[in-house]
Amino acid sequence: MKHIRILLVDDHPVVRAGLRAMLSDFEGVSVAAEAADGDTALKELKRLKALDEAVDVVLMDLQMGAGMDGVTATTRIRLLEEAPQVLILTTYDTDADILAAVEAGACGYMLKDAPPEQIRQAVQAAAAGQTALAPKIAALLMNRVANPAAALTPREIQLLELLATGLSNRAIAKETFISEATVKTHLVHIYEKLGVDNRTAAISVATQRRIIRAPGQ
Amino acid sequence: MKHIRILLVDDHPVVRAGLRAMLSDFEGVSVAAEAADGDTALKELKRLKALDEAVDVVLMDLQMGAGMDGVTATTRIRLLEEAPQVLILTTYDTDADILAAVEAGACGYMLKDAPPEQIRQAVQAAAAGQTALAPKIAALLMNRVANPAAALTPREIQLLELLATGLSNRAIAKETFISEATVKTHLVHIYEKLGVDNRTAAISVATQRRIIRAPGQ
DNA sequence: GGCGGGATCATCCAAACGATTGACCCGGGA
DNA sequence: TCCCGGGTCAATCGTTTGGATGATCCCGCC
Repeated sequence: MKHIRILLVDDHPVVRAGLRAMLSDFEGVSVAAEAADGDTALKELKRLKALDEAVDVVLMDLQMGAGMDGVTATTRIRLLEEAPQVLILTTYDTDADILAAVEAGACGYMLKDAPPEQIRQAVQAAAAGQTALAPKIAALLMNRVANPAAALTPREIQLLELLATGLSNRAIAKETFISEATVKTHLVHIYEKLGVDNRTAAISVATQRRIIRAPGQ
Repeated sequence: MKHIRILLVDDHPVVRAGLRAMLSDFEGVSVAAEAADGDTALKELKRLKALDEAVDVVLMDLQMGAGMDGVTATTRIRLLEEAPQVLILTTYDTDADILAAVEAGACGYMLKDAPPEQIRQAVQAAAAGQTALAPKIAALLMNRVANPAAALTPREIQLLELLATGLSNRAIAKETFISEATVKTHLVHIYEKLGVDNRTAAISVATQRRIIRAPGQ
């Protein structure tokens, strides 16, 4: 079996050290380089390629403190010539994260609480160009496909975002140039789709499902 | 200098491996054991003590997937005979987390994105019984002392957190075993301190100022 | 051409919320 | 000792929100 060369991308030194230690225990795998953010990751990929030591798999965290975020980085990486596979390894298991990652061209999605053995398998699957999903993630995707009712319209998402900033119905109405009555109608639909019955709960669920960004972020 | 014995508590195998690798590079420090949750941590502490290999410092994550959470675990640990120092090492840097950890008896609070050297220093400070705060955290606390007007009480932060989960006043009252009237009183104070006039705005501002974590996170 | 879904608006009513005022208890510091 | 701040509770009142119902318009699709 071909030797697998890996690039680690995570903003936490601790996590990088952990992955390096973990991966070094596996046969046929080596960590070629590390990066703390997306920009550095791209530079490293180019540098290694120039040295004829191209990377096979990128292990990517989605949540990056500063610099380019994981989804953007994944997109950019997959646009490269002879792009390496990108395997997402993150803490969060929300729908929006996963969908965004898949859209960006990731070939797998694992959670950081996975046991080493699962991570090893995922890396090897990724290197072979196969998809690698954590069991939790697979279940979540199934559930989503089975229940598309929860899809909010763009307009509803827009109002939800304004809602999360703390605006009243009246203020939202002014902001969007519609009547307060219409705002209420939209809110009712939003509540139904999210399975809640008030605005704060809507914000909580929507944030959790990554339908909107966290308030004030 | 005395040799420092450490217990790692984190639900992510990756993070534990990282800390182990990182700490093994330091002189005078060794990882005595690991635990994935609070229960296991307590058992390990007792086991090691029985072997006369008592732990000096517990490195504790606050966010534990299952089992006893970090704050509870910290409380329990600090209640032990000849309790080890507890150093919090987590991803979150919000007031609520920090206050809870300090109340629980933690002697320090570090963030996972800290460079290895900082973690080393923190561990040694902790072992010496000194407090160890990440620069970010220290800044946050300074800001808090400098501007006490905006300082919410622990109780207020607690209600704010419940608020952010989408609970009604009545539900919050039940949850905290106080009357709805008192909940309202607290909310009025919270609104004054945050400079807002409704609950969603309070959540937005509180999230922005890192007084609470983003809803549903 | 009809049908459905999204967006718009309106009215009515009950419940929840926010503002105000006033009060009590307790613990710690001046 | 007294005072103050935090936490607790209550009553009132106006405003906001949420639920229910119904209606119009427009666009894409069968």
